[in-house]
Amino acid sequence: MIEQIRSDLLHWFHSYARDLPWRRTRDPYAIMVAEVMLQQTQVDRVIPKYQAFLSAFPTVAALAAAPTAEVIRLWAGLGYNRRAVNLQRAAQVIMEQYGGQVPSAVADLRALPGIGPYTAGAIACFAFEQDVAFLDTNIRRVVRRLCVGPDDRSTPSDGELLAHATALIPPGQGWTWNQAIMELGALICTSTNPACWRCPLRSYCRSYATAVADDTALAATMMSPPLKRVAESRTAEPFVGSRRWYRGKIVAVLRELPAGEVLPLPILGERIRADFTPDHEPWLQGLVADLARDGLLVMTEEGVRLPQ
DNA sequence: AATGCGGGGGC
DNA sequence: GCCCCAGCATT
Repeated sequence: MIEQIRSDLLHWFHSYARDLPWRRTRDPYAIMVAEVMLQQTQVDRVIPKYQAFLSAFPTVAALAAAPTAEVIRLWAGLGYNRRAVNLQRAAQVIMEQYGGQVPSAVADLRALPGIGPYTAGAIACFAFEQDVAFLDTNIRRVVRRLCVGPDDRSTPSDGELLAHATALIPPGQGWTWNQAIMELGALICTSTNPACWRCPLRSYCRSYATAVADDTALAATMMSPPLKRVAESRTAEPFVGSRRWYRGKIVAVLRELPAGEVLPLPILGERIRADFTPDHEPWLQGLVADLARDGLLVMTEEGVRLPQ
């Protein structure tokens, strides 16, 4: 059974895999850059940024030595700007502690800033071809549906899912297997409206079997979407005007400045909101202080700028 | 366990 | 308008 699952998914992958730039390299640095960019950011949006970033900072040494302002500029459009700062800090740690060579041990990778359990496993597997299991949103969903059951009937722990994911890996083929299972989650076993009708694993899938047995609206969507929306109506926080939104605006404004230029706080205030008044200055101070704590800007006597 | 953190695209 | 996305760090 497990041999069939492995064989069928690997065959499917060889036929349908997308040609993604980070699948063409084993350069650990390039893989690390890709995996950090891909944290909570879609493949299509990462691809052009990935190329540009590697052109600007081709090696660990180049990234470690670059002005942080440049790194933050190259991160534009990816979101979660702290990732850019942490990635550069990771490069600096790699220079200092590992002679510029990205470490291959999961535990060493995990200790780098901005590298969590997913990214550490992904680098170990995709750069160093280790047979290690890890969970991203795709693998988590595929393994849950395949090995546990429908989305809305149980909530397995990551530990349980990781055990399944580990058992599935064909020995010696961790790289291809993990790429394949992620690809299945991205292209077929999607969060909503999975395309079970063209899934290579449907005959092994517990979730699919349950859906067939229950005769749920299989013809339409092949699987019902998760039901958890009902529980909470979510934060309902409108993004525009939120704290996150203004943080993004501030970094965007500073990115456009010539290198080294400092922006006085009142000017910054006017540029991020048209209705800015002196009454808003404490609010702006708070945002700026938090961004400084995150390493995304520097406060000086005259105002703020990107870190150099 | 819960929050904060960007921003674009899909429906 | 809400959900989703190759998560991580902090509390």
